[in-house]
Amino acid sequence: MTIRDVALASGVHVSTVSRTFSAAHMVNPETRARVMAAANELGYRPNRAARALSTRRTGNLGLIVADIANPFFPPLIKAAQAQARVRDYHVFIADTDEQARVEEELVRSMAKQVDGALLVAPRLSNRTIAELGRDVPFTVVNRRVKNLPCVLMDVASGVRQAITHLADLGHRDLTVVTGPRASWTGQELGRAAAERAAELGLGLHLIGPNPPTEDGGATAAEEVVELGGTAVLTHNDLMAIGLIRGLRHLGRQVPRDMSVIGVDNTDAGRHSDPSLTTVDMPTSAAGRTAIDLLLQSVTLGGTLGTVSLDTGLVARESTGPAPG
Amino acid sequence: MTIRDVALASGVHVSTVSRTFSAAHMVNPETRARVMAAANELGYRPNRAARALSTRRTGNLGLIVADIANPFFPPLIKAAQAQARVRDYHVFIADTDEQARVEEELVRSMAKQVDGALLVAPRLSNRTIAELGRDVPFTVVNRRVKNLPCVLMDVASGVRQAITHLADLGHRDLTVVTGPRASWTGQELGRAAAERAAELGLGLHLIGPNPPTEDGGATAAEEVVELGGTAVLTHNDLMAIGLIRGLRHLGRQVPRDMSVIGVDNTDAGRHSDPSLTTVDMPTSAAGRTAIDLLLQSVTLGGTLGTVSLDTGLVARESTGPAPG
DNA sequence: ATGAAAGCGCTAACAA
DNA sequence: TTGTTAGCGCTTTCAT
Repeated sequence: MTIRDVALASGVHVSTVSRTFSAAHMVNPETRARVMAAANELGYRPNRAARALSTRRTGNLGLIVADIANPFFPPLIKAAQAQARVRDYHVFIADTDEQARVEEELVRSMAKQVDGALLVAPRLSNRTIAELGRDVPFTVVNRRVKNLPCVLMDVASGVRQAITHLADLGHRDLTVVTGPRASWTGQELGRAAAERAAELGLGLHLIGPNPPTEDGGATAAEEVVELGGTAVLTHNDLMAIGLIRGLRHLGRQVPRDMSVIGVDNTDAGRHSDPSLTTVDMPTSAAGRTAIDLLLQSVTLGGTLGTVSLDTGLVARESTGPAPG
Repeated sequence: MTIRDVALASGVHVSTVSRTFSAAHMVNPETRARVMAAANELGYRPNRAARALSTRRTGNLGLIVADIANPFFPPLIKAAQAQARVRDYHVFIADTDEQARVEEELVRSMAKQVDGALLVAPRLSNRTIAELGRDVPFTVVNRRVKNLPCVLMDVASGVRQAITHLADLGHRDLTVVTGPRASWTGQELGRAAAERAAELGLGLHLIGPNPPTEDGGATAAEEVVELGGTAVLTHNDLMAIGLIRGLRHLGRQVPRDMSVIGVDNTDAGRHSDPSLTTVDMPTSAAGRTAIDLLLQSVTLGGTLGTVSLDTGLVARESTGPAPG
């Protein structure tokens, strides 16, 4: 079924058919009706690839993410996809397996096929991102890149609340278990924690980088104990859960001997035992907003600056009064 | 950067450039080297949309799923995406929000843009799927559709183990909390449970359909208690977790007063309190296999029958001896 | 082994 | 408002 078939069936020229689908207002209502009737009859649908060839707009977006199976991302992906659908865009989703090289290759191989791409928590350097950004409009989530629209989850606000929460509970000596070095969120987290700890006159140690996995958290348990603090903030919930497990193996109970706070507010943290005190990230909002920003920059051609979304603290069972 | 630029730069005709990229063996090694050099120099990449127009093969696949944020799906999506990448395919991912209509519309709107699509746990009727399958090669995951390649997770094997496990613990009266009516897995689950219960001479009640969510499980708690059984099998982990919460509100402890088994073996179940006994689904393998099947049917044009993957039981804390 | 030319399905000036 | 025509970037006969 092509535009020609519809043209034939409705007794008009192909360009008229084309117009009824891409600029309906430019065609006589009666003709339009006839064309639509024929199109429906034949089950015609415009071929987006062909359209892309002449318009240079594909109607597709790319969404590149470090790890689809990391429970932090699915709500974001879902929201982004839904928002894109509202605007009649299709979205390619690709998983980089946390590898910068894969990420770059993915962007390159998608570049020609999309009108823009969302880079979620990228592992690439800002320099590379800026460079690739000359080929494809980007929007970046969870990283600040100059001259690119960014959606930031302001982890700092939540982290400050977390540190305050710990101080209120009497903790004076904290440990931060960081994630991958390339993670912007991770850096922000470390920075905000250090700053707030200093303000409150608390001691603070950093451990890392570590893989952002449950095992990564478990492995850090030993060092956490050695450092002697009474409370820990980890890069994400998964690591917090792993850490709690690791601590248990070393004979430490949470929150009795040690308080633990995660980041992400995932299901796993909500259901774990003890349930996890965690920094809540506005992932769905971020996905939606990022698509909006991306489409604005695609259609309007400009860069729309940075949107920062607040984070909060969800206090549950994994934090308690400092021991002793 | 188009094929013309490369042709110009390397002093050959466009068709020769085309051949070096799509049928390298048809071009003189020396010429090929010259062309490749020029292409690399210019950073040329074939435009897949243009290629699609003449070859009628897009190099894209669709992956349609009921709910990206349902923790059951991300590992499957990840595996599918990775496998597609290995074969140099890009993947559109779309979320139907559990709605059959959305699913159909999504398939239709993608049809022209993909070489094939994966329907994961579809909510559409077999008839509609078969009908749509005439436009696009499909592979279906978690549903058996005649004449279409299917990847089934044989939930029956795991469910039989689950029922046996409960019987071994002394339970004689079971309840099954089902999910959405359109779910193939759900029907299989009900069937297998009933069959195995009959074999073992156990009583069995069905409750449903219910939304496959935590709240769906919580809501079912009251009816579960009324029915008077001592063990429950739910459609998925999320519902099991919700059910346990609901039971707790009604003053029932798990597993002391009631044993609960979920399905999916998700993170949430692993970390919940009590940790969940659950039927483990081979989701990653299913994703990988489904892509393989799909690509075979795309490239070879045939239907490759059905692959069934075994499921197992993971016994944890939410099941225990029957009370009394 | 390479070049020439037609065409994939659609859009976008330009004419009428 | 509608028809005409020339491509978009690539592949694929058919010649050479």
